[in-house]
Amino acid sequence: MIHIDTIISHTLIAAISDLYSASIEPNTIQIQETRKEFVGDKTIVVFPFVRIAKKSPEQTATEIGTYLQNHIPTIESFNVVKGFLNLSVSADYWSDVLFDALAQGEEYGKTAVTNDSETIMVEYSSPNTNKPLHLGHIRNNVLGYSIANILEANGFKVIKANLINDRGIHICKSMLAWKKFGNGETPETAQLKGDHLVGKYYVRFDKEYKMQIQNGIAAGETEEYAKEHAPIMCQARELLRKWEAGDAETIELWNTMNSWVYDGFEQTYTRMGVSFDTIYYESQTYLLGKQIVLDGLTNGVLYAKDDGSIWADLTAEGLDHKLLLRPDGTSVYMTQDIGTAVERFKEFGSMRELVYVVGNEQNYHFQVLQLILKKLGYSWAERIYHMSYGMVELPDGKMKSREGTVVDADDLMEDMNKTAAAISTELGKLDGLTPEETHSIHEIIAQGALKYFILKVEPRKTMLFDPKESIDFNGNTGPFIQYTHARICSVLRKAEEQSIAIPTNAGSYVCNAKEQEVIKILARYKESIQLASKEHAPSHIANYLYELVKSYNHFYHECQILNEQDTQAQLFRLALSKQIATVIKSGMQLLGITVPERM
RNA sequence: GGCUCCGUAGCAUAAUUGGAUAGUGCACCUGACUACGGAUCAGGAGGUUGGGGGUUCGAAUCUCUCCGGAGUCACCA
Repeated sequence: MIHIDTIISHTLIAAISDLYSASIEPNTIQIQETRKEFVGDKTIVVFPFVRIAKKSPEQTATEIGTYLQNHIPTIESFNVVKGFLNLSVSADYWSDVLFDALAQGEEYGKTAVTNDSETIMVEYSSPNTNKPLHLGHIRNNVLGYSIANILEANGFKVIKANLINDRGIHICKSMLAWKKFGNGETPETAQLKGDHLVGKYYVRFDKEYKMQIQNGIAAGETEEYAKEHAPIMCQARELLRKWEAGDAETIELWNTMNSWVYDGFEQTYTRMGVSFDTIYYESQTYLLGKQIVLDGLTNGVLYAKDDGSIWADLTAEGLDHKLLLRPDGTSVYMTQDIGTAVERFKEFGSMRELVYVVGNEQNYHFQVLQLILKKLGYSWAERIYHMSYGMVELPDGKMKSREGTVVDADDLMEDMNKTAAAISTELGKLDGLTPEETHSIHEIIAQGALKYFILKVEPRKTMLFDPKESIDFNGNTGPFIQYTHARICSVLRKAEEQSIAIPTNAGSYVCNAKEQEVIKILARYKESIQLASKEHAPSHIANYLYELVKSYNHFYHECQILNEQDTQAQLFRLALSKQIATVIKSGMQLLGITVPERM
């Protein structure tokens, strides 16, 4: 069916033409939802047209309103407040919206992916392999997974990629500490998840390192010297050199410890419900980009210093000089990122976008990356997008791994589960289910609370996480939305028991104001997906769902469904309830959140 | 110091991208259940949108300038 906004928009252009003999650009038309305190459904802002009409805003609005009412059957009436033209749409239109949506089911609001769809790669998660995941990674994973779903719902082919940083000095630190202090410990013997075990030795390294620095300073060294020459740090560097030289024993240990970490990550990812289509390893990509840089030097885009190092001069763009190859010819992180970006666009030629879900501490890095790619002449440089998100802070400040103030991802998920179980048990709604079913529902609620809490905030913003108070189960929360879904399911189950079939049209029923309110929000689902997609912000979906659910709950409280004596009304409300449940499920799925049928 | 981002009620957040009297949740008061599921609903109180100037019919939104916070300016990733 044709969207009412489209009809209004077209008719408005005709109106301006007929009334004032002028043509207007479609983008000057502003159609918005009429605010609650005024009568009407749709509002046109007429200020942009008063100059054309050469009349007062009120008079212009009245003339346009009259025209629209005469030309659009579904517009029943209008009123004018200052420069705002409020249009009232007929109940039939809203009924049509509902049943049109119902017919589309779970596809409602989404744009189908076809063979012709453009491809977008979303890189997210990208962990280091020297320590377990924490709350900051949860924000990354949840955002990345969600935006991938949202882009897909908006009609793009999406490739979810994970670039695992499996090499470098950090993993050598863990390896070295394990060799020195580990006594052959394994995840099995230690009864510890692999990533936590490796993390334990990373911490152990740091402890030893700090001690050696103190010793050095006590022996009269400067702090800088002590840091640089601490024996354990020198050994770690030596281990990295061995790794780069392909030393068999080192490689073997590296493989072993990384595999422990992957087992651990796998469990965490599974519990979080995130997944990837492709996994890259830095050990296989870190040499990429070198040739491109050398070519850039030949072309004169880059320059070399006397010591042989190669640089990009970005001062003309207001930035700094950036090193791309060290004097010894080895790469830095930026070099590799240039190389992988080039590879990816080579592999998926017509990619519309390459999205990097990475924290805002790397804003500068991505700015530089894009600029260098542009200078190197890659036309697609414009299409890399840094989906930058803010840090997660705790009530007493930033999370610092060294100070032990990080919130561990596995611990947090377990805590959330316990909280959900405690609340659920108290309410006793799950009595009669098997322990497995009960546990599964607790987990759904726990995950829903955590993910929604993170996703409802705009990604760019720094967010505060209060372990004690922040994760609510009331108000604007995941469980609140899940609850509404479960409640509707309960009603639908009862309807089915009574053999009441969901209708496919409204019959002669004219829907009331409460029902229309809900349908109006239902009608905005698609634009909510589009906005979230365009702005790379799942928060729009979260806030949309909250609004939808609030409105439905209001309706639910005001109107009887199964107990309604008027059969027409009963059927209509069942259809409405069913579609709202569908959109809740569909929208939550975009956030990576599952919804239970009871809770 | 340079660049980037943020600042909305005690706390946490929204505002259809320049539109109407800035919404909402927690917490705090007051109401609604022998229940189509109360993890709900209705009402109350709480704001100079960090301060000040500018742009215009109209600014939380754009601009300038201060103030406060974060990040970054590595031959780390």
